[in-house]
Amino acid sequence: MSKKTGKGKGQSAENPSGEGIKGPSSPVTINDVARMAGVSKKTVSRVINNSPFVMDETRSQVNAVIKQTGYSPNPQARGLAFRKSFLIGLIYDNPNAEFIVNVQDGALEALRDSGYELIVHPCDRRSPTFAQDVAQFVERQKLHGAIVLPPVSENAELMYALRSQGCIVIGLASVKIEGATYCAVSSDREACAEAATHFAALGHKNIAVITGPANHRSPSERLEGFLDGLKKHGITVPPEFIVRGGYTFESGMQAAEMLLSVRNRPTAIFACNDEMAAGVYQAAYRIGLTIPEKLSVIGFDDSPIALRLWPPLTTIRFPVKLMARLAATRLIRQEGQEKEQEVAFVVPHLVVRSSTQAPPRKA
Amino acid sequence: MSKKTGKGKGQSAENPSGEGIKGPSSPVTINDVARMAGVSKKTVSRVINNSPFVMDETRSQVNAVIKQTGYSPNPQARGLAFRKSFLIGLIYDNPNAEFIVNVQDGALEALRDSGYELIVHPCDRRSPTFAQDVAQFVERQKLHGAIVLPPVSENAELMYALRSQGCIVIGLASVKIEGATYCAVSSDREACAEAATHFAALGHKNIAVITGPANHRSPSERLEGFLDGLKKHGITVPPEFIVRGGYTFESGMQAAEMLLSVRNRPTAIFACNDEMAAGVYQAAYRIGLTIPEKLSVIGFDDSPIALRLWPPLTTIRFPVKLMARLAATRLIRQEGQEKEQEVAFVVPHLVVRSSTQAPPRKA
DNA sequence: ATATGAAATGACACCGGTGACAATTTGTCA
DNA sequence: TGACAAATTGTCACCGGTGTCATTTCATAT
Repeated sequence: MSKKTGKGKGQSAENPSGEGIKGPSSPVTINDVARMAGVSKKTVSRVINNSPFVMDETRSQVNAVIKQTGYSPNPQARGLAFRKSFLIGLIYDNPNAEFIVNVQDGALEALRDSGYELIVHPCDRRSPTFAQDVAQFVERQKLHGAIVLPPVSENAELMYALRSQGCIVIGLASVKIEGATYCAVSSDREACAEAATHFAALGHKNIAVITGPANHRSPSERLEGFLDGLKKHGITVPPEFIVRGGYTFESGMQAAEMLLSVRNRPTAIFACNDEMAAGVYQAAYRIGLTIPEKLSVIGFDDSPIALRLWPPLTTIRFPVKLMARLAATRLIRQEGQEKEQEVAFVVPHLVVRSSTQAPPRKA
Repeated sequence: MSKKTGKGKGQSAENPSGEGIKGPSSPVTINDVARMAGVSKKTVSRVINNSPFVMDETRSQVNAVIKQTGYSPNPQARGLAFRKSFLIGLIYDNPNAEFIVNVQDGALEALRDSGYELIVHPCDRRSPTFAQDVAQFVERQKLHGAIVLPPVSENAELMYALRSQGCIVIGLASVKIEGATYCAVSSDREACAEAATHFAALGHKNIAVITGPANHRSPSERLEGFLDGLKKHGITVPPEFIVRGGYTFESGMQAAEMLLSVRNRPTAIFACNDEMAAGVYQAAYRIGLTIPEKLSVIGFDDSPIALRLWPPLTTIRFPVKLMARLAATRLIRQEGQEKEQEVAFVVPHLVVRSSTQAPPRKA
């Protein structure tokens, strides 16, 4: 296995389709560039790293050669010397697919041409070796930084552990995250208050909420924000109108069935995510309640499903991509990383569509 | 910037949360292991790489030290010496989020503990520099392998280009992919024939199809498979009952509106993906046609939306995760990669739920 | 013209592994 | 028992960059 690695030098190049896509067949190294520019490789290195101790003339000369040859430094060699990699980890547990892909896209948008790449690492919070797995991953890869998605990001111990390995740790969440170097937080509270105001303005008084799983932080944020918002309009929600869901379609449906089966049922429901709002639609449909005539619904996330429902769901647009972009941008910022913890706030907004209107008059 | 890197040696270690998560503070190197085991580092290297030229006794001794110290070789150094990385690229364009995340999960499942990691690379086929971008990415990172998702995988030229860089190229698709080292293909044809049989068995004669975008291969595979299947039951589909969609909800809705507005409308519709099937539901709902009483629908993908629709959608389960697992497994297989192109077939199956039943009697 | 300090560059070891090949140990056969 | 091949192990250069520190260059002060 380690014997027959006789690759030889031959390009062999069986490329039936021809030379269409440029592939600098022999990777240019720093030595090549140095030779061609007539300087030492250390100077080339300086140019690459924007060292200020290079004469402008020298710099532009080297840059010319770099451009001409299409040279690009080997990340592995660079990483080895720097004792860190140019990789950014994306660590998540199970959140929904849309969320993950949006984060990936947003982050990579910001990373484009920075030389950094994104390496994904799903994990299982319930595994007994969970924290070790993640920590080992980060250590082995010598990650430059890690973007940690909720609810994993709520594990402060883990965040500290990662950070102690020299990794810049960024948490995405709806509250400030303990242990992170930086976090992009979405002000869910405010947005939910906005939803509350919307209901109040339409004239709803009988309002219910379906919250999310207890082991996430976001549901309580959203619930409290919503309740606070309602309170400002003099509306209170009775305890039996606050029911816990699991952020899944089914749980939303069950919760709604429960809520809608009482005599004096709510005329409006705020579901803490769109999945559950879809469940509410389902339950309403079965019971024969039309939306929005008999029941108004607001969701949270503005996931694709919001537009797939009928009528289109009024929901809160969660700025995933923006947060990811912020996170990634912060990661490749060269400033000192040891200051106070930094926090960036972004505020989600209500997107009014057709699932909300004034309550029925029948009262 | 390159001057003030005075990191010193200090562990500094501000870890308020304590020593909870093991973090081998000083990374063990191959030299440490060699010293502790009383052998040369080359021998340790041999053990790591499963070289057969190591005495069993020596091997177990080294392994003991490795286990004891928790040593794990530095991928960067290893990669540098091997002139390749231990990274596997995931290259995709048109993000259907579910699809991507499933591939990631499936691939990483197979990669677990292999030392390989997954690095994601979305790209834009319409960009003029598309092929170059991808090729450069692969070259720079010296990828061990790349998993290319459709429809990017249908670009043979690109596939050849990547392969010529020494990267194992794996395509996922519904047809054999030209240029790939290996491909995992889903036999969509067969599955669609199964769907056809299902409609036929229920007694439908008046059947329509909504296909997908012209620049993908899968729609034609699915269409042909379905049509062939119908033909075996003596059913043919008139040209005006075959309409092209764009694999999106809206396109499915529009297509269905068109199909359902004619006098002698179809009693059954096969949509080439679930998104469009959801669009069909929408259109039917607006027109007042109930599913499945007045209209039967079959989708393709078994995406989460299939269960979110009411009634639950009969659809074809596309074995994404399995294909990804196959792909990743093949990637870390150590065998010679230069044989004939290898192809693995997996066949999707029909999942019958509640969106299909016999056509209305009214005829 | 000479000393002097800052600016720019280069020489060389080193990051943590692997390849090529030499050296050593072991086993076998004459 | 010596010779020779096979099995095992070690030495050293090298992968492609960066850090440290020495060296060269250059402008300015004396």
